[in-house]
Amino acid sequence: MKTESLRLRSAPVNLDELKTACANCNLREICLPAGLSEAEIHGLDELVYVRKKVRRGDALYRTDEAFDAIYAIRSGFFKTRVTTSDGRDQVTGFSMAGEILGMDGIGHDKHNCDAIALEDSEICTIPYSNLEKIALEVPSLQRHFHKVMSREIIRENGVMMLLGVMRAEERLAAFLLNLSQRLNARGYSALEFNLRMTREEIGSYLGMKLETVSRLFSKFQADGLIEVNQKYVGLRNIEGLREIYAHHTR
Amino acid sequence: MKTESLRLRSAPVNLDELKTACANCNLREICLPAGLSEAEIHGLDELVYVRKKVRRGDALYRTDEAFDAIYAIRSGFFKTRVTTSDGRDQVTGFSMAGEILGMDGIGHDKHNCDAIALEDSEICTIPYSNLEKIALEVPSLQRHFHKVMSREIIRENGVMMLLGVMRAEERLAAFLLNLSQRLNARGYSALEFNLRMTREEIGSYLGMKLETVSRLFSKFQADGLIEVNQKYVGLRNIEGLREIYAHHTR
DNA sequence: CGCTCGTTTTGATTTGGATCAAAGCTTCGT
DNA sequence: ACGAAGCTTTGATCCAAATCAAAACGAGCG
Repeated sequence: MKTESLRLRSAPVNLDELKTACANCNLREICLPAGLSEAEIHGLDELVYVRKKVRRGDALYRTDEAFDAIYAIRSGFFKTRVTTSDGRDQVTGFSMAGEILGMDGIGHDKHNCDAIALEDSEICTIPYSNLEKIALEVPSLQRHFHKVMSREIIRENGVMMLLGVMRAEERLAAFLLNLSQRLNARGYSALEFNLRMTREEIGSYLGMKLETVSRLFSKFQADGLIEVNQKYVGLRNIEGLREIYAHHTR
Repeated sequence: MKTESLRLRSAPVNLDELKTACANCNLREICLPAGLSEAEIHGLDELVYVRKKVRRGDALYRTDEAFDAIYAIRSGFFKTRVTTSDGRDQVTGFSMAGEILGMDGIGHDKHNCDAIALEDSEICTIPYSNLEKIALEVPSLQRHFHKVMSREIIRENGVMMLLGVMRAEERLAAFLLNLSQRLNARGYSALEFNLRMTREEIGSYLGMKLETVSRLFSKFQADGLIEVNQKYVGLRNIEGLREIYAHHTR
């Protein structure tokens, strides 16, 4: 299957490709179609008309680019980041298969952050105008889309909490537990994984310097909580991490 | 007009009250109806069926309460906050007239934060089921609601930036400039205002301690940037505040 | 295969903001 | 009008994480 050939195609839609869109996608339980009926998912299929690859290091979209679509990650891993006028940047999230990117663009018809692939990735483009149209016809899709946006608000509330009140140790424990849980939901091991991001990116997300991330990894390892080796992380004492996260230790 | 008598009323809707809902509301330019046509606003009116007062210190809603409506602030001032398992809390935002509260509830059908009135306030209740229904009939309302949610995501991105990369001074300057700009958009002075929140609440929002907030207010005053006296704040050098915000000084 | 550049680790030192402490203001209830 | 409780300010001290520094490691490439 040559996905590349699809890249710039618009109507008429390629039917073979569409078959593999939502209805047959193994991510449908955690992606936009979650909770929709078979028939409704076929409705959704109509709007996902371009699959695209994004190479590691490339941007899916950038700040101030015109907004016209949201994206579902089919495979791969992304970071999103915002940048200050003087060049410092803040990683606002890491996204993996089944998650939705680009909702920041709706508010002002242009994107408000950069979405950068941290590994070669594949995404489904969902033109916003199609989504709007189909949401009018499929109320459960409208509702589900609202849920997806609301959950992004909730997630960001959680990050504000991390950054505002937690100590560096607690933040890193929270980060590891969250990553583990999301990987697990996708059928990967909850206990062992390879990080896709650098210490600097983790640090940016968690509001600390890369040296602090590195030191805390070493400390967690010394305490028997995890095993780390470069990108490899193995969780050895989840309960211990939870205690740090919940601030039972200090 | 006895608004109190409306509190627990449901259908049939009181027509006199409805007249004063969106179509005649002086907030319609900055509230949910912004950008809708006259006819569309009358559609919106149908769904705002309860006006309610919230006394200073009382909650409009609390974490884990069942979600069934979003709220437009008609007058007054709110904070939203999330709380950790061990009781520390993080103020996630301050909201004023024309702004929408409660979108955090959609994601999991229950609220994810507390919304507390910082002064006696009046809100318009917009039952979510009505909003969903009318959004299906009024596409521009659907689109506008998406924008409101997206802008909340954008706002939170900005707060993550504040908390993640900025120094205490920059955060406080950003806070003052943002407050000034929003008050100004509502017809109040951009240069003088009375804070509705305590130093502790500002500190919680900005990820610093109340003593730090107080010290920085004093420092800004000593530097001729502002004049502060308890809740009163006068901005004396907006450009100077912008420079601090943009990190041109250090 | 070996070089280069980016990433990670670890150590030494500094510092912005937290914490601890105490006094001065304000507001509110009786 | 008074007293109490809650804010705010300011000072002294401390500490978690930043910064500065340097070596070790690893992946990608000619």
